[in-house]
Amino acid sequence: MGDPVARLASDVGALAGVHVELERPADAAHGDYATSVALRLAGEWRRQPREVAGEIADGVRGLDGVAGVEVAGPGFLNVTVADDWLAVGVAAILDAGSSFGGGSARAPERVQVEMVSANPTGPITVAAARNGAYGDSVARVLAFAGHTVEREYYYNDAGAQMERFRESVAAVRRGEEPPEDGYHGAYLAELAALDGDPVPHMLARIEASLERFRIHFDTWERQSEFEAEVGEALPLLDTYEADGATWARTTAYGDDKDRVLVRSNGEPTYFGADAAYIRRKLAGGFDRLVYVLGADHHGYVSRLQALAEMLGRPREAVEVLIYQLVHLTRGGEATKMSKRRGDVVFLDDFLDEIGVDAARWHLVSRGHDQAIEIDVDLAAEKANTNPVYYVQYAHARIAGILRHAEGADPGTVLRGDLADEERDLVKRLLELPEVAAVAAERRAPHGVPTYAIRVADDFHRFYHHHKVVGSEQQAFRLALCTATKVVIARCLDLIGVEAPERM
RNA sequence: GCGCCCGUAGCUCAGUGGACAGAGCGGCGGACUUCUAAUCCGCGGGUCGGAGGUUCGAAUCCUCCCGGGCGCACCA
Repeated sequence: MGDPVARLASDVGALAGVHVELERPADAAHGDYATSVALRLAGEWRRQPREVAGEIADGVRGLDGVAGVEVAGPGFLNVTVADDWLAVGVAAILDAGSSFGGGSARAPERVQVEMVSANPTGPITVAAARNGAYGDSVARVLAFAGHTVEREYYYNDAGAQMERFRESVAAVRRGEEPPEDGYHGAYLAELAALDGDPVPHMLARIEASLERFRIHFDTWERQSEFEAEVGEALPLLDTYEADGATWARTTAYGDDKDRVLVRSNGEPTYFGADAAYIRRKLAGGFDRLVYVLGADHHGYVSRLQALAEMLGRPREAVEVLIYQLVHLTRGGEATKMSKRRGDVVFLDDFLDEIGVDAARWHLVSRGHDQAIEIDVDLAAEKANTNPVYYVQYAHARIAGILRHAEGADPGTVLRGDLADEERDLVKRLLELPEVAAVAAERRAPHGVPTYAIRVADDFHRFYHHHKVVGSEQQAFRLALCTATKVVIARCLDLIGVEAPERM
């Protein structure tokens, strides 16, 4: 088993007879790991918590690698592990290498993550970039947990908005101003200079921006293709005719009103295309369809899940991840964004300003339920104090140490006691499996950068206090550095940030 | 009116039942004959929006209230 902490927890759990989770106490006086299992068990067993804790403690004392056990406070069980146990933990990280902390999924699924999916009427904006930064990190975290993940971009290539877009480009080509309700902005002139339908050109540009942002899509799907399949999907759904239109009875599946699939003029609605789209995705063998949508789309959740149910799947087969919106300010003043007016901040400009690493870190390091505010004027300035550099610097420092060691062998046999800074760092590294598992289960990748800061913090402190190359503990410290490098590189990869060898 | 999300340090935010609530930034003061000072150490700073409730224990769960964001189309 590649997770020493999980193994210890399960050993303690076997003694207690229930599932046990170990946490790391904030106060060093409370040992290396602690559990409140006795407090929870006391009521069930109808006995005093401390008595229950004492009984479990007797068993824990005999476990391999446990150096001490204490019953504290109302009935906490505080466990101190031996230095050797920690050394074995470092060995476990080195053995697992880049797979350390992965594979937490109990039942691996085939998952499709559909994200960004902005209509190709203009370049990718910073607002859409949050969708991508979040969605791509969710995809990475799911893949690391053991799921098979595909990323898809679904775009509208027909309909009123797209016609307005095409007309705007056509107007510029004729040397006229785009229509009042059309699209404006410098990028229109660039598209007008190219031949043919501007939509494929716009898409190519969008793809290039997203690749630069380190998001790669496996598939690109067009809405018009599914509009043609609505007729095939209708018989599979719960529908009825009213006012000349075809409706889906979504209220029978948890929605607050029924939805039109085919308009009275015979044209399918956007929702109608969605139905055909979901049908094909589910038929294509996906166990789970993840949609990454902004908070302004939260009303869609129940209707999309209603479609899943009509198609004979559990509603959880369609999982909609809602993230709160990005608010842009300029010198403290809110700026309303509208692609049509051309009053937006494009991802490429943002990346020119602060770089891909700082941008990804900034957009994914807050909880997705939290609205983000970005002051465009301060963004570049703030980029210098972005914690991403703190974490990357730790990685580069380790690379420097390893270069300096010139290939000396690492080892996990100890020559003396571990220092506090070494113990703290090892325990921190051993948290990765839990951090990665939680990020995947909750679809909450922001826990990863938070954890990465802690790792860098513990490493920088260790570095400051202890010499690696030439020390008594050189072999172990080289192993510890290598393990730390593996963990930091993994964290950064999970959020699409590079791990530099030098800075 | 109905629905979803959010109110934690001066600012930006972690913390989805456990031991005195944390980090980064900003402020003040220290540390480079050294494997990278993009670092480290110290100081200051909080009625966890408010009121009830559940619990041995609540920032965390429930109810109500206040404040903010978003949404309620035969638009996409």
